[in-house]
Amino acid sequence: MGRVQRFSGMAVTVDVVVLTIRDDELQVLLVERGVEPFRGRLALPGGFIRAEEDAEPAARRELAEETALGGESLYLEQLRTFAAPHRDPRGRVVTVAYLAIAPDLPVPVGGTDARAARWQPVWSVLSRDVELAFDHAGIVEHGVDRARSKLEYTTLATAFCPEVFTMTELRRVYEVVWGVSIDARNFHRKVTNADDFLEPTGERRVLETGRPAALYRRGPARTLFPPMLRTAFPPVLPSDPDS
Amino acid sequence: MGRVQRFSGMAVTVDVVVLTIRDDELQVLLVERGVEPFRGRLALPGGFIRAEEDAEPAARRELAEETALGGESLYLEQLRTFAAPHRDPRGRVVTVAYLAIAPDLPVPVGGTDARAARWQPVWSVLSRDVELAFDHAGIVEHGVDRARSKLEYTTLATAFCPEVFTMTELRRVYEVVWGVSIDARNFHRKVTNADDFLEPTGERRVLETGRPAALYRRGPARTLFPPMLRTAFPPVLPSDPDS
DNA sequence: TCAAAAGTGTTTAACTTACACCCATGT
DNA sequence: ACATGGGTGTAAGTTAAACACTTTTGA
Repeated sequence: MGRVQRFSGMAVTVDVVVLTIRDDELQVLLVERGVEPFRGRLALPGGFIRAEEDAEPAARRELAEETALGGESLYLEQLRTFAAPHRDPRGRVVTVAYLAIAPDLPVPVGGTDARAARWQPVWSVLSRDVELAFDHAGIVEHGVDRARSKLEYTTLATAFCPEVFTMTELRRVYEVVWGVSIDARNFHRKVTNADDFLEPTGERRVLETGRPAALYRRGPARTLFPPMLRTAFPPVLPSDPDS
Repeated sequence: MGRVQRFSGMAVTVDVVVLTIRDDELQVLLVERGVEPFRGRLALPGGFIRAEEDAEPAARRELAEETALGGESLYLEQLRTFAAPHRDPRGRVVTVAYLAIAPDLPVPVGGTDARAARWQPVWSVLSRDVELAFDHAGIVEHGVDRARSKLEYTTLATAFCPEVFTMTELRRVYEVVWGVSIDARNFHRKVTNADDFLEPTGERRVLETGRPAALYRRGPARTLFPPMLRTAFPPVLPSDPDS
């Protein structure tokens, strides 16, 4: 019984689509490549899986190394594997893509590694205004699609929020990720009625103006029932400053 | 710039969870392993991805080779990648798992290959009454979960049906996969109201008894709106013959 | 004429939507 | 006082569940 590698030795990497909401926009975390191929081009954080390492720990390790983003609190799920034969010019590289969701961070994430990590609005990637290395633009598309559809049936939206958050912050997640406008009053009722979605902390947050907002924490539920269907909300049209 | 393989040469395989409904049970297609390790044990159909081959074509090829199941009509989607370091005793093998859905076939599928392919009720695998090779039991669990949840929001149910089918056949898919009982009359209205889910063929099928049933074909819709929520249906309790 | 399966209509309850209205804070 | 955002109440419209009832076949 010989070693397995003689059948089909391939390099296996992980790549992570980290999404967050910054400046009322859905943004993705990218790193500038320091080596060929695609040196200087933006790419998803990621790298090779080690010999004794499972894929998810590899994704967390690469994220921590390249972007100083981490902790068990970071939401991470497997997205899809990309295995097209020539997706990497160096040879046969199969990548296991992950989706991570992070709250808006107080400071811009900086890599401990030499490479600079930066947030980029997803529209600039999806429109191909910003060209990514390899097939990473397609991977970002998959990640955004996944996040958009998971908001409907799961409690994923809370992963975009810090540990405690207001109803409005949660609502903005849906509005920004879907590009829709949602009635704040009905939204409030809907999510407070959904079992175990949110836990009231009892605290309130006082803003510059207006009534203080109650603060909530994620509840134990992972699925959202009843679901929040996208189809129920009107899309926000891009505003025309000349009209 | 050296060859990529020196970073992390791993074997990459595909494994396919093929589900169908036979004898009013959800069943999975398994093959008996002809070689070590796990010789004689049941396993998912699958095998190594070739050097110039993408993952999905590899899944279709292995399925055709081992189970004589194929055609572009077969529903196939990527499920998840399993990459635990010691999931295969031969060494480092990463597998990309696929989910396929097949209609109940007129004849039992036989492999053109020497290995015998057979259908096995999924409960026997999920309960571990039947022990599979490698981590394949866990992969089957993932496949069944995926199929169950996709019935809710997509038109996947039609993939379990032949090209033309009756309303009752479609309803049985939901009942068997979810283990619930569904009111035939409300189901009929619900699916006929959903846009592009079904196309009436105009034909009718006469059974042994009862009114002839209208025949339908899959419509172009891939998502189901409004969704068919599992929570709306009462579970079927296992019947007790002594009561 | 009966049994069995297909399909329609109707009642009632639940939920959603839109929006009037009240609340609590800073200025 | 008033502007601003937070939150509740409610009426109208929509959808879905339960089930009575009709249709169409074979025996």
